[in-house]
Amino acid sequence: MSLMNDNIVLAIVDDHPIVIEGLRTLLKEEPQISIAGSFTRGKDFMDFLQHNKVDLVLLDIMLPDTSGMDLCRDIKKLSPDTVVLALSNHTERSIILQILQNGASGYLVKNVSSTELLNCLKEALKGEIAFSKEVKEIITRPSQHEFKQVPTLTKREKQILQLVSQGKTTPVMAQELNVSPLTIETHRRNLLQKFDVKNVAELIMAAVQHKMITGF
Amino acid sequence: MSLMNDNIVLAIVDDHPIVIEGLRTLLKEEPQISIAGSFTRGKDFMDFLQHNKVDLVLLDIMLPDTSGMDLCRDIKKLSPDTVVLALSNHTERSIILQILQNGASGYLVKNVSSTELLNCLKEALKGEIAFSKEVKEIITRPSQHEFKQVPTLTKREKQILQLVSQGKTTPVMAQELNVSPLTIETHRRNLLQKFDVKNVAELIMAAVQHKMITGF
DNA sequence: CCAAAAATACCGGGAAACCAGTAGATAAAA
DNA sequence: TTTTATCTACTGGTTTCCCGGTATTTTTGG
Repeated sequence: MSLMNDNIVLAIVDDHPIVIEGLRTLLKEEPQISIAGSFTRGKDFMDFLQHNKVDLVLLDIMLPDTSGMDLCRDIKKLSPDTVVLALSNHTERSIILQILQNGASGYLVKNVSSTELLNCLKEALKGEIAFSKEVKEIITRPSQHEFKQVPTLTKREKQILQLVSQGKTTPVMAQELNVSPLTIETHRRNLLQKFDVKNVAELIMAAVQHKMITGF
Repeated sequence: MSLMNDNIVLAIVDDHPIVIEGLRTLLKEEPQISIAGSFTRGKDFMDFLQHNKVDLVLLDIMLPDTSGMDLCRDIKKLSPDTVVLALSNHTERSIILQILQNGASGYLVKNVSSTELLNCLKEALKGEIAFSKEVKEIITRPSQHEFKQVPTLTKREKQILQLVSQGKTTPVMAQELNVSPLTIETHRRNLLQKFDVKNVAELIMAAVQHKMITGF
């Protein structure tokens, strides 16, 4: 886990060049941290990670290409010892828990102060879970409907969900995806089951609430 | 307007220290630009502006204390010659137009590259309207659902919509409201018609997008 | 008061969604 | 390699949704 290493290799994945620049500047002050690279696309980082050792990643969970959630999982799969710190502006409890579920070691909202950022980095490297102040409050204040955790969907299911939200009917989807309508029906059934709902109306609502469909 | 001035006084208003740091670093390279200050709260900047001349403000329109919209208007009222460049992650057309309405000279999404940022700064100082690449596309391509205005629903229809979003079926709603299921069907039909959609999935999505059902 | 809007209700019919159970093929993980 | 997860596909059936009309009663607003 490179706990006691005095030299920590860090990477930044964020599609905002300004944020990257800011992080670089702030972290440059810390001699024990060396920045291996910064990436605006998830795929680029994964390529990098294939050939390089990275101790800690600052990961924006809202990226253009991949979902940050999936990327986080991919990172931990490829390199389990790499500590992932999620960086985002979202303050929904479900999102925070979801990213933790996917292997992140902490969650920072982007309005952290520089000192807060460094503290969290240190905590995360010690193996602890690190939250910025605001996030801690969100975590400790649970809300009603968040008891049932966010269901994990397969690739195909996500795809079907998206199409359903676009008003596509089963036969239409079957044609588009070149599979039997009966197959689509099965996926639909599984979606309803996983979300614990009875029909599309509830399904869409649940998906929207968990931000699993964008809407735009 | 300080068009031809070789020394441009710039200020940054953003509640993300990281972003501020990034902007500072990027702009430090430009000798003709001097950064008068950076502020995480709108009020602080207004106090500063009272006693100092500022040529250009980079303004995050999502601030904790004031709405960026209001702040922009306040800035232009107090110091009409100060050029305001909005900085945000929102990509909704309506938001962009709104901030321009309030006196901003341009709009940048935060994922601008450093060169793009500098170009926009220069354009804005020349008195032009400056947009980052992504924003230009949004402006020129008005999106579908913004054409058709938000449908006006009757009391009953709102009620039905709410119930539908809760997964209630026609017979269930009929019982709850003590009317014939056929009546409910008619209301449903009218809802689909008003929203110009084919089925519940689309209906819910449209309603969510127009914020006509809360979700929570 | 009277016209417009809204809420109510009906018919018939076709399409789609939902339910319960089963199961082969393949791909990924242990 | 064996297990597990995922994607695929089927049978057979019930329920609900969606579409095309039409039409009466209340409510509401000018």
